[in-house]
Amino acid sequence: MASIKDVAAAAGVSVATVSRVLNGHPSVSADARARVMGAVEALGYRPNAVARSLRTDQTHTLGLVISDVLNPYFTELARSVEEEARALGYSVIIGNADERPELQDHHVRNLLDRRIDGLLVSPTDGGSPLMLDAARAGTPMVFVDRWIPGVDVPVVRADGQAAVRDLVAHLCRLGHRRLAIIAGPAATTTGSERVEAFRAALAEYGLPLPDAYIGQGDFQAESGRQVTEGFLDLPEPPEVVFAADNLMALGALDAVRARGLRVPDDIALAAFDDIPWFVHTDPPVTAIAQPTGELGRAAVRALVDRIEGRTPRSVTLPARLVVRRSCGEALLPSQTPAPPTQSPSPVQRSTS
Amino acid sequence: MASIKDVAAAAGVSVATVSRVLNGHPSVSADARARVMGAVEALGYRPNAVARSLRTDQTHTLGLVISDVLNPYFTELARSVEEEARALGYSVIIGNADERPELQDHHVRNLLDRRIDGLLVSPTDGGSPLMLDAARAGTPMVFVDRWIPGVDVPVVRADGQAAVRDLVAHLCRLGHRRLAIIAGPAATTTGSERVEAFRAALAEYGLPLPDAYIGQGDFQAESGRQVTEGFLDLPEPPEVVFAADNLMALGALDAVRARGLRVPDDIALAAFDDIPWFVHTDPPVTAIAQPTGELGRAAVRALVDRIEGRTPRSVTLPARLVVRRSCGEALLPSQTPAPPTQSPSPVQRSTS
DNA sequence: GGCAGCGATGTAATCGATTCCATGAGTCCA
DNA sequence: TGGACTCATGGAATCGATTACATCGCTGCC
Repeated sequence: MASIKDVAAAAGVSVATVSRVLNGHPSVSADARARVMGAVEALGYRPNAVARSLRTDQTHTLGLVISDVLNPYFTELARSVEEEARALGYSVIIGNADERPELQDHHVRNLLDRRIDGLLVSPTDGGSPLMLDAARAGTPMVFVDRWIPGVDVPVVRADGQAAVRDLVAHLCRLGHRRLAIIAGPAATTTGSERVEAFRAALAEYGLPLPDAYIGQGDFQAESGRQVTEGFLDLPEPPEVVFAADNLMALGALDAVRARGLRVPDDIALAAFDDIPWFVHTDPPVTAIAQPTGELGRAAVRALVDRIEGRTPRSVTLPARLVVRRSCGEALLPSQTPAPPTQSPSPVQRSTS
Repeated sequence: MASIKDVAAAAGVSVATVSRVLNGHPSVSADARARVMGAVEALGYRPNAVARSLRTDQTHTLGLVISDVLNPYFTELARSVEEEARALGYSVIIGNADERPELQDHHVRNLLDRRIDGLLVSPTDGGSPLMLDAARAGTPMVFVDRWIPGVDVPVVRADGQAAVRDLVAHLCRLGHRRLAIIAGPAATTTGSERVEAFRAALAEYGLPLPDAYIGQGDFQAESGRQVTEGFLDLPEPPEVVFAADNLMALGALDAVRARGLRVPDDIALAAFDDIPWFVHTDPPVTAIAQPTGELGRAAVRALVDRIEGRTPRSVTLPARLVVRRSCGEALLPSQTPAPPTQSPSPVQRSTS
């Protein structure tokens, strides 16, 4: 592959001049510029990004570590991240943690070794020392979707509290009283927050959330299946199962179907994270939709702000309830009931 | 960030010795080794992959350019690719082409600039000059899923011919006679091959494939919707729609539902590419399943063989029909009818 | 005892860029 | 005419590793 030296030789100038032409430095004669461009063209020269990065100490690359690529939510997030990054002149390297902390660390280490300019993470657990060290050492970092409390890193996420309250209102209106949840790992913020939001909303309606109705999942389909089977084996099974992500909802659907039961007649189902397939499942699934694309874009903007010396802002956007048929009689979205104590919260933006 | 010089200074040795310790070179004294390891630990030193790559001219990185991250098929492919690559000591950078040739070229150029060791591509079109040049220039390359004819690059893909024949047999047995297909872009091999396989299978059953029953899609959901609407507007609409990928099937489902029609009673539906959600759609969708994980792993092995100086082999694996309810009465998979002229083809492996 | 051979180590070149500094040519004005 | 200044350019240092080569001290054998 042709290097800058070959170009310099072909153009009859020094490598310094070639570099100046390539980087748009002003003081280069029109003649030299033309000869260099000609040589570049003739040789099909492309600058070696590795060498450039070594010298400038910048890679123009962002690392994105997500919890699970097979989850359409994260896939959509990754897509919007790449899109916004590209618009800002960065490329993105994705690491898939598969919800496994050691795999997450593997990718973080790999990305750090490659000297990426900044790191976007949706942490799989409550705090790998590696990540905390990196944050403390000054690696530009932004948490997206999930975060680790007590670390001074901007967070870009959706607030599902209002939407969960809307969901519970919807369920109550349909006459359901025994509501269960398939939770995510307690070590993740989304894992614990969604349970808390659910519990708080139930309390507003005077409903309990017994321990037996809190199933421990891991955000993967298989755990949704197992937890749901446990629910169905209970002497008094719940009337509704709320899955804290879309894959566990898929698992729940599997479990219900395997018993020959039907949704929503025998048991109702709702999920956190709306995805295109939920429109076409049997029945269409009522879900809480996050503004995924906007989340990804905001996270990139925050990270690039941090990298380029501006002050990054934490961003919280609201999620919203999308009512379909999986909890009972269909309601038009506009008929979504308002929660009893507060009106739906407006878009929230907070600065950290 | 600490560099090798800092480690050398802290350990009281030269950088050469540090490098030898780090690379497991045999002739280093136990004492020096211990002092270096101590310094590495104390400083939290990690070798700079950028500098290392510049010197050794290897990045231990594979580029993967896929057509669409939002398509679960490619997502699964990407996951298996990363997994196998990791097992072989490589990492993977994914570029998402979104079915747009210019975006594909952007990613190929970016990956080449980063001096990745090899490229795995599922081409969005029939031949970007950039990619052809790279192949000719000797960049290790392997095509996966889709390929470009006439280029000397190994291909790892699934052969759907037998499965398409099985599908047509299944449809005939159910009494369907007017079969239509939503094709992918003709510039892609999977786009044209699937139509040809379908046409050939229909011919075996003495059925025509009129032009009006060939809809031109682009592998995205929206095109599936539009093509299906066109089919439904026909004076004599087809009895079956076969979508050449899962996203166009989703769009077809949308179109059918929007008209208030039902699958399979009003119109039957089948798709190429099986995905977990097809089990839970209304109705469950009959699909042709590719051995996606195995495809990804085989592609990585071929590419790494090429990179490491061994001779890579092209691989073709069979796809298989998975019968569900979207075409009519449910059949058990074991009842899948055999095609009239040939028995189902065995696993095929060919060497290029 | 002397020399070959080997193990451990350091010096310095190298990869392909960017960029500081020096130099030389040309312009302008006193 | 000469000094100050600008502009275009090249030489060389630099980033952080790897590695060829040189060196030095030992051991062992003839």
